[in-house]
Amino acid sequence: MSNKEALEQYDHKQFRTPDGYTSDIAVFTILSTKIGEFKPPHMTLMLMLIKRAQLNAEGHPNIEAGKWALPGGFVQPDESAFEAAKRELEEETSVNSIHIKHFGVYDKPGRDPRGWIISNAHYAIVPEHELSKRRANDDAADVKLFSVDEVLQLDLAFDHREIIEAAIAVIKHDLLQTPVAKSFLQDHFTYSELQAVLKTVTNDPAITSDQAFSRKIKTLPFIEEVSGQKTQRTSKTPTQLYRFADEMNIVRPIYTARY
Amino acid sequence: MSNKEALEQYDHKQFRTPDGYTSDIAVFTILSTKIGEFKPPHMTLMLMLIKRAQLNAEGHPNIEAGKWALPGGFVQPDESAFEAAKRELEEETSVNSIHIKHFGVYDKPGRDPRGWIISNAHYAIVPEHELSKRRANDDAADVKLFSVDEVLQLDLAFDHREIIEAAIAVIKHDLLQTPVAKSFLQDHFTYSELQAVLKTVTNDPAITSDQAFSRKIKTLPFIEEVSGQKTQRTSKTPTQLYRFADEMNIVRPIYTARY
DNA sequence: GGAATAGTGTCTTTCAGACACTATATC
DNA sequence: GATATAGTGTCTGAAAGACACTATTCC
Repeated sequence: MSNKEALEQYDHKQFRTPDGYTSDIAVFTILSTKIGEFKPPHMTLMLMLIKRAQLNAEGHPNIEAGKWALPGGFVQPDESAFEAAKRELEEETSVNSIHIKHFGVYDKPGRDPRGWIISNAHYAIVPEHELSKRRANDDAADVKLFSVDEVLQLDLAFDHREIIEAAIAVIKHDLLQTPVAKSFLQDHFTYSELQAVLKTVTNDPAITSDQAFSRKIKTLPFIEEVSGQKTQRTSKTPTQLYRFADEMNIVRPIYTARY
Repeated sequence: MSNKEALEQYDHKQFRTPDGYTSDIAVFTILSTKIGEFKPPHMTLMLMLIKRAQLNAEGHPNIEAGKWALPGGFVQPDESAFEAAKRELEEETSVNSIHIKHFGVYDKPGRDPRGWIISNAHYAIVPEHELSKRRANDDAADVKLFSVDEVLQLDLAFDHREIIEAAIAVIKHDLLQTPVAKSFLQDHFTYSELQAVLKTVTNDPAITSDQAFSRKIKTLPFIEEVSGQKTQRTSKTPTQLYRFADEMNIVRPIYTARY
């Protein structure tokens, strides 16, 4: 076949090729501060960062040492960046099969002093309790959670400030425009738990008002009541539990919405 | 400084590096079929593809020759993929400064027989009249527009079927969820022209009904009347012209929308 | 009974959706 | 007057927003 011929002629040294391809992950979690018994939780959206070690795995001085950075690493030739993100996240936190999504590519010349290195950026959502097993790996001196408000005041490695700003914008958007909030919650949740998640990214009165939101949640087509199931974990009054419906195709064109 | 030391020790041959980094562009345009005088246009969403030549620029047999593919090419080390997309689009169609947006990365092992080649995919919107100057370049035997319905029946190169499917899904989504429709229209447009654009991707009665849509357009916060400006290009009756407002921050959370 | 969360009753206002109708031009 | 697109008048029903109120439980 002619593709074979073409391949024999092909010499990819005719182009300068990248010096590396990395997969970086903005790992978000929500820290649920228990205010007390019979109270709805207060939630804070957190981002997990690693502190780059002084020496790398080979014992040589590390690049951008001492700065905070997104976890990540080089993509192997036999995997996609998405698979690499999954793999690295599991190495880092022992969590698998959670929500991971690509949100951008960072490839500006000079973004990495080591050369022409392309970063494929993802965000991931990990339930709080799963993050307990997190650990520093070879390149990392420390692993820590920062609230999305304080994270931008840190000394950040490479162009990670830009990447993190984008990640925060994307997760804020997705939390309100898609049902990802699901990934931060248990299977069954009360209106006030969902509300607490949304309150980390909006102060829309239609969401922050208890009465309005507890009414509205009943009519949302992608959320269903768990019939007869109640809990007392957020109040003395037994409270109705809800779950996200399986299929959900929610597109209200901006041209038909109410304003 | 310690970064300098670290760099001297750094040897990026310790990782296998990609064999190439390409920027591919799904160029969309809308073909406006003039039905007749004093009639609103009928529009079709089209995608521009190139037919890969039998021989490449060096006169060697070309890879995936004869198949249809997205235009694109290798990213240079001194530019970002976004800049490469802009550059290539200008080389190809002599158009610049239009709507270009990244929508995905394609890096599955084996997607390109030439090796480990990462494709950074963009979509672009080019007004119909600007595409007149399009031309086949070195690697291309032909350049053609296909409707988004027929395009998937072609014999497509590499994994471009998958990329094109994603591009179509993204532009359909963006047309309804963002004000990109702007990019397909003149500065001033009638309700029926905007409607024609939206009808290429939806058959929502709230949009396809003339009465409903001509009423609704007046209330949209991101569209404003051009006061006193009328045109007769779509009907004998002089018709009100509209424009997209400058700033537009349209986020109706799915949790507050009507269903 | 007090306190706290979870809801409901009900009124008003707004708007989507439907249908009939009018308005403006060309031929 | 016929025709075609653009647009309004007006009714209905559904839901958003606001406010007062009730319900359930623990202490």
